[in-house]
Amino acid sequence: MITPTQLCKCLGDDTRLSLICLLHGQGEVCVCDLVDSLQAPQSTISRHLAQLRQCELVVARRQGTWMHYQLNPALPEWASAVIASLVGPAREKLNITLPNAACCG
Amino acid sequence: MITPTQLCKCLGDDTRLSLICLLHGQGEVCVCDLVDSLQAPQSTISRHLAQLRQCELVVARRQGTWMHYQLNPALPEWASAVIASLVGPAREKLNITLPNAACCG
DNA sequence: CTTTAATATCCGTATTTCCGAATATACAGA
DNA sequence: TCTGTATATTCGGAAATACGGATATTAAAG
Repeated sequence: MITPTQLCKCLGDDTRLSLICLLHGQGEVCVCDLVDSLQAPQSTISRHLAQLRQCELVVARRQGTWMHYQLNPALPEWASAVIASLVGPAREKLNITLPNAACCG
Repeated sequence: MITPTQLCKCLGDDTRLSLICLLHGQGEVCVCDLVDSLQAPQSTISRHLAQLRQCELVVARRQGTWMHYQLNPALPEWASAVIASLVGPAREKLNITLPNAACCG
């Protein structure tokens, strides 16, 4: 179970916070769309996604070669509350535009 | 003005999160009580307090040789909300016991 | 079984962060 | 002005983190 300090550490990085913003309220999103949205090297995105998985902030589902990520729906309440409070201002600050399912149906 | 990423970075450290927990809902607390509560070297506490001040998460007031810290009462709403969501579980996890004004009236 | 596409992991390097002893500063009282 | 107390800052080194190119893995398609 994630601790408050761990949660903050996870969210205390522009790339990871951006990923959380992209996933929040979105159901599943494909990795290619995340890479596309953030314009960062694929290995960077993948590494940060792995970290978010490790903390159980997100869960992944494989569909063929694609991976679909979403926020872990079983997050503790306090963690969901933290994320919910952050997403608005973070989207503004980090200039997050939601992906429109470019690569996979 | 603090950004979401900066806030999370600030809170993503056991010492700093503990300090925030000690201050939350407490009005002013003297540095000596904070050092006492956390049983860490004074320079460590002071350094982290400086960082929290720099991000404007806390404000300080000098009274003679003593410094009194409190949460910045003018935090943006989203930041207050994040902190409010964290304090409960953080207190539990970090075993924070509130100081009872040991050193200064 | 080979190729191709999507994603993950590895690895060396660069950067950041944390630590605590030592030192500096600010103030009150004698 | 000198002394002691409270707090802040400095500094060098250790540890953690981030980066991205190269490579590995997984799976679908031919």
